[in-house]
Amino acid sequence: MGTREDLIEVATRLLDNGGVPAVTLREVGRLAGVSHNAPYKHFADKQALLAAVAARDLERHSMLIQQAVRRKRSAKAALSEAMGRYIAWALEYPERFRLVFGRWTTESPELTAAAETAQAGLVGLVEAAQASGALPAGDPVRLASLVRSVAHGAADLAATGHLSATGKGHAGPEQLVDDLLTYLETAAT
Amino acid sequence: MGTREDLIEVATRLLDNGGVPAVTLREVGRLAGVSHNAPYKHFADKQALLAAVAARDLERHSMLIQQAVRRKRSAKAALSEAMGRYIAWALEYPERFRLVFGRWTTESPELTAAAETAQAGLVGLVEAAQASGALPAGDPVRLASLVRSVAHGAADLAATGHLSATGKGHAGPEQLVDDLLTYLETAAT
DNA sequence: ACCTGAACACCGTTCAAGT
DNA sequence: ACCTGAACACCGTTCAAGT
Repeated sequence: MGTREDLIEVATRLLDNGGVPAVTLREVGRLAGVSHNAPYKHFADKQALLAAVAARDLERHSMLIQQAVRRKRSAKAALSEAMGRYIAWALEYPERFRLVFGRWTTESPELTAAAETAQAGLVGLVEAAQASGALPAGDPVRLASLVRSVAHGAADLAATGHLSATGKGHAGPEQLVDDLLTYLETAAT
Repeated sequence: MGTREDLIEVATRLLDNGGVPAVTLREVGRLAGVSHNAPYKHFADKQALLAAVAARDLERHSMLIQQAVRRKRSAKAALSEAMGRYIAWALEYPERFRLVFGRWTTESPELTAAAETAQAGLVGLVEAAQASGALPAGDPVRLASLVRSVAHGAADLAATGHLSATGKGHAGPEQLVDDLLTYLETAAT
């Protein structure tokens, strides 16, 4: 129905194959059944369309993570599950992941808002885990940044093939996050 | 002298401002004082030129890290210094960093080789730190992946402005790495 | 071996015009 | 309000030709 939604959907599909260079406004218009510059009636420029794609994907995955977290009983399991979903996102849709956490020259309010909401949710999980004794005391924001950095770094390195070099020491991103959580739990006691 | 070296140098300069989209072969040729398609005599295509830029930067920073590490006395200080340089690289030249650790469709042997050398050096630092009691026992490759994931994730998030820059809980990438090393040290005893 | 100029197919963006 | 077609300046890549 909405041409605007169609454009975002088509752009996301093109992004998944081929990456950002494959998202040409002409191809987006063509696949959406409009002229090659109809997108300019809905988005200021290509960057704005990509920002809409990124914001939409970030919101969607934040919701998926929140839903999965609610099903968990322990705070530690919830935190592990949240990071696991974060990593799965990066591995399944690496181009979207790289886009969302890429370098934005033009600021997108909806993208910033979605990122802040996701960050706040993670801090809440960390606070709950601290209260249950699964994480050491200390500034929860700082601890949340540490946990997310491991998840983000491991996911990014894995998605770009810079982590999974073969050999006996090979550990997947989820394992590395769980390693961290285990070390933190021993440090908490 | 060498046109090939000039092309790499010019491309790096263009990359630092404007990112990958600003690296056009026509502008590279123009700034290097050759025709707009002379680069094709030295590189198969644009991707190959970018791979040469990335490999060169990775080798250079690996050397810088190794030099800095040799000046340190304790294994823990060396490891912290290495990760600090890694982070400084990401923050000072974010476009090069994103390029080096980006998604490569075409494989570049020299880039792969440089990455493996850097990884091996990090594992060596981790083993030394384990021997000195600063890090817990266990597979050094896996532990190195954990340390590098924090450094990589924190650096990438900071370079892209996604690491909660404001607020009391604000912690820089270096702090997060040191937080991890401290937790690991307590877990080692 | 290295470089040039013309050419082709493409792309982002703008503009005047249409309903 | 939304869309179209033509147009402009650009870009990656190829090719025939030059030294």
